[in-house]
Amino acid sequence: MVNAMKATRRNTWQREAVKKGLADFADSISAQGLHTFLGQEGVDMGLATVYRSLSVLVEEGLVDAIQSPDGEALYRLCASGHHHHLICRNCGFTVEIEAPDMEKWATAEASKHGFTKPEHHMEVFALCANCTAKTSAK
Amino acid sequence: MVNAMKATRRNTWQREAVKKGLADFADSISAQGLHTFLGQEGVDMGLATVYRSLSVLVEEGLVDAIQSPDGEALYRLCASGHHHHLICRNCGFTVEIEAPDMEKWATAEASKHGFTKPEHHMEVFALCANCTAKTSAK
DNA sequence: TTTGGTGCAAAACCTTTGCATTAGG
DNA sequence: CCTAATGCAAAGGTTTTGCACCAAA
Repeated sequence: MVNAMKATRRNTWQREAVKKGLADFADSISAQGLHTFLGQEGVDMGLATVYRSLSVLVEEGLVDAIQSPDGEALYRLCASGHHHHLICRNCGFTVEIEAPDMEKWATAEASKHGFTKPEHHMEVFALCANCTAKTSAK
Repeated sequence: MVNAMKATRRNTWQREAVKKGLADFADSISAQGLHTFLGQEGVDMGLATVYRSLSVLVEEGLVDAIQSPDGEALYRLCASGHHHHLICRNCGFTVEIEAPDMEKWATAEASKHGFTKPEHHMEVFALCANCTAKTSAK
């Protein structure tokens, strides 16, 4: 038996704070961003702990992590329905969009290649109307 | 007139080496990995130049960049058409998959919200057949 | 009491940048 | 010539880690 006894996970207010922070933010946010956000809400905890809590939450399947194009990890509670984001690559303005067939498609593609437990992370980066106007006037 | 004359792009053996390296490797590889790989093939060039060359190639649309789950950027020659990746989250085994409607969908969704120049980054992470077997036997 | 968790700061990592030098056109 | 591109090393930004102390069970 390789399985040594699994260490018991303790509940700390810090980990709760991270969960609550994510819930309050209700959108993808970076670890550092979340740390700052919590600070503004009066929750004072170490940055390392935010990282560690997020790892735990991801491991437990309560939080979803994606990589932004510039290499930061973004986290968000992966509870409510799976939606995707349309993000302005210039000003950051974000809109939620739906991809009804994506789920089915990902699952189909995955099993076609013998993969199981598919999970898709997708973001559409574009220029919002505002920034399109500004930018085209280059 | 903001538009100064566009600087001419010069051809250097370094940039060619990067292209050839990617072709030889024929799979996603990180910038650092590519630098090492080139070194082993006797091509000696600066790491910074590898990064710079990759940026240029991505900008020119010859190379595709994706973000690995652990925060590195992975590059590969983007042969023809826009494809996506199905990546085993355990062993890293990757398969190319196609999403014929994705392009249309992203564009439609974007313009529906007034966004322009959409670019979608999407990855499907799952467990390959091999790792599914191993993991389920936990 | 036991031993996960935390905070802090240092370290590890990938990537970008400043600057003098080289070399493409 | 002119100046883009390179190489090197230093700097930047995110994430991880070592260690002493604290607190959940």
